Amino acid sequence: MKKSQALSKGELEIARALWDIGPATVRQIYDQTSATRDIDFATVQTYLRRLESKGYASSKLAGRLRIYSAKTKPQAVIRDTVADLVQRLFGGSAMPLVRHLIEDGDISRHEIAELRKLIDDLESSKTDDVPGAAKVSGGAKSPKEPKS
Amino acid sequence: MKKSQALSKGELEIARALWDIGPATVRQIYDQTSATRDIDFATVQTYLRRLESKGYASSKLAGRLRIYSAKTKPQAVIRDTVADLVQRLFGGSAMPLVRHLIEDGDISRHEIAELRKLIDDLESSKTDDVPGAAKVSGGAKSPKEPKS
DNA sequence: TTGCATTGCGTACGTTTGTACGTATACCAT
DNA sequence: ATGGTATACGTACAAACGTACGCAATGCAA
Repeated sequence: MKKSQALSKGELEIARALWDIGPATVRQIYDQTSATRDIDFATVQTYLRRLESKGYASSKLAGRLRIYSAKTKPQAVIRDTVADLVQRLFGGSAMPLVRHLIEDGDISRHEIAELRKLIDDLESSKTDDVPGAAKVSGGAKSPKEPKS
Repeated sequence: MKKSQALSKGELEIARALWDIGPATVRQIYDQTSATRDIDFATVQTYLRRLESKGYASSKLAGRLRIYSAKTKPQAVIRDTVADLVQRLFGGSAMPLVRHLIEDGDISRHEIAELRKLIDDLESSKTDDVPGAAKVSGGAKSPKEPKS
């Protein structure tokens, strides 16, 4: 199995834009990205090309415009990226990162509620690990289910 | 103020080892790190040198051995590193990352309790944001600048 | 004392990353 | 038709990265 090449920080940024707006031209990605940070059109083009050559995007010409589409789901890339970070920074435990995020004061009051619910679901899924009974609440979270 | 150079993934790994075991020789860092992943002694040496040249570590000779010490606190580096990731991957919101971590099933049952407590503290600190009453639980979080 | 192992230190080298230029071409408004 | 504008595409290039070699000096065991 080939170890799919990891995305660089810059590539991640462009990938995110691509996930956000779906299949898009270079200009669309450029507009989206340049709103946040200073970047050249040609640079975006290069990133998209590299994204494609690494297998994270595909493209086709529509007339004279090239349309890029994401080929991987954000979840997968995010998972790998975060896992790598967690590995290097915390030896593989996710908890220290969670702790950091919560303690670092970036969670709004409103989000606390969601967080609490998330934890409730998590707890019940850990407690009730008898398969068969699917919960209706929101997203059914299967821990290791080979999807796609 | 100079924008301190960011650490690469490899450098982060070595920095972590240095934080873990405190002032240490190359070999100590090497032993610690090579237990987890394949790496050459000389590579560790190079990383430590680079860490020092970037200002994240200092060193002195003790006899014929060079002792490296971390010069920055892990919190600061972690904060910057994670902030950068969150920026690129989620446009700056921490919540999606927290959500990911929780939903990705890397939190043990035991950690759930801690998490809940963390949230409780967070909530009370948000609700009661009138200064003056210091909480005993660990650490006043300094709120960051209100980014957009 | 003679090696052998260990470490410091300088140096190297192929890749990847970040950033962009230049040119040919296709499109649009005049 | 003509010129300006946008885009594709090939190419570039310095810096950072990951990884390590080689030599000199020092310490240790036989």
